[in-house]
Amino acid sequence: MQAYTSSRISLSPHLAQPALPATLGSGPVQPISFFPAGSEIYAQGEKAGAFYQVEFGAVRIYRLLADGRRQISAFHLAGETFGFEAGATHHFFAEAINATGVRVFRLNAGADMSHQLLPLALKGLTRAQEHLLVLGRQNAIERVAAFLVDMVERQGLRQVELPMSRMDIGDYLGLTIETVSRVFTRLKDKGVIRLLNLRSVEILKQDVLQTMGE
Amino acid sequence: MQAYTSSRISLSPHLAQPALPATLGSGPVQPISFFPAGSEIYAQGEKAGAFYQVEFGAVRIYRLLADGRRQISAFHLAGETFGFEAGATHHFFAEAINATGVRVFRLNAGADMSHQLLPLALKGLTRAQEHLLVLGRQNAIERVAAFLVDMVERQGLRQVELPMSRMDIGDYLGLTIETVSRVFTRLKDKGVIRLLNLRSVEILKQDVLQTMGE
DNA sequence: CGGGAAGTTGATATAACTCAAGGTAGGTGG
DNA sequence: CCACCTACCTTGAGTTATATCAACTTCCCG
Repeated sequence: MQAYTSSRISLSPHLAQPALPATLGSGPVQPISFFPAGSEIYAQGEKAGAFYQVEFGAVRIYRLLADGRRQISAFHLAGETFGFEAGATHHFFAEAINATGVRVFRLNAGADMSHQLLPLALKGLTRAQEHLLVLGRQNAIERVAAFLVDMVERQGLRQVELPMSRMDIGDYLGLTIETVSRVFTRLKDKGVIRLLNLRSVEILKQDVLQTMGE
Repeated sequence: MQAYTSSRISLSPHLAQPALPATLGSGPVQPISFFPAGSEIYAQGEKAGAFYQVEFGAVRIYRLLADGRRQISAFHLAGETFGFEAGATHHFFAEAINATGVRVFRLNAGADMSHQLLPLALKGLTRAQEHLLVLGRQNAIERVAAFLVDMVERQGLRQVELPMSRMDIGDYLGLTIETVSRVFTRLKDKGVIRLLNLRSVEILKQDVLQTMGE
């Protein structure tokens, strides 16, 4: 994990997400570690023992099969936390999708942070289980719809920024990039979304999307 | 949640799984609630506020889509715990697969159980994320192999008891019952497994299964 | 022993994948 | 500042794994 650590990088002024609960922010303020696009934050098998809060940018959490197939289990945007795991080692990889700043909170052996971490773990658990429904039982258009609705809800705007590539979206939804691309085109032709550019989608009919995604 | 509560039902003598950490077993012993096959333990939307330990039998946790499609996110066997959730209401259904006994631990507002619950939540999170890889990126035979390997590891025996139907297995793996059935046949023909009866599988080549399942 | 649910097997349909070619856009260096 | 270059994305044609529909079989359980 090679990070460019700096406590002097200025905070992104357009942090959309709420800050951590006050209890986590107390004490000395954590410095921000900077990760360039595509760089690794931690790897499967590495020693765990910290958790992370995204200050700006975006992070993907994933696993690999022996032959290179990849499943992204989660994306984390500004304001969100990740990295706490069962046991002493990481079961997943975490990578910066693009230039990303992260606050690292080390779990020192003494302090008991379970009270703060439990709600975060439970929220992650619910998220993962809801994602299971999408991957197990929904078709391509429903998967993309569910993904877009999720992004709208997390960003709180009708114009959604997608920090990740089509490949990332495919690996998150269990689809190929071609299928993701075709579904975007179909949604565009139906007038449900508008593609401002490759990484920016305007949601025109959120109700339709919502219905598709469940 | 209509349970036949009884503190007098004798514990199943063949509990394969380890008991809860001592800290959870301290204090007055919880009575066992009995649920007949197919009965509901809790429903989506119900008030949460307890967690559950399986004493005997098996439980399925699932969600439904509007049109009835079902995704089982987890099975819980004797010794395992479930039911803790983010927020005040359940996001999932829990049902007894067959005659099942459960200890219910109510979370009284005063006591802070986060220390005990965090490891359980994290384990569940890891499990769910690993299941995401199976549903997102593995084919039918790999999914069934992963499922069987998981059952072998949880039961600790080469002869695996499957308390659930083919339908349950399908809804857990994101497959139809026909596909599950065909894969069982293929594995049988390859000499990887032997079907003692519908609910009992002998694992003949665990290494082969293991390799398939990842 | 009979009946019904659960499971298996077969034939066909289809959604998504694969392979391939072309297009677009963003970034770099001349 | 423009043109090129390369990544990324889109679109098309053909293939394939799994779903669907249907018939048959087996296993329990009463």
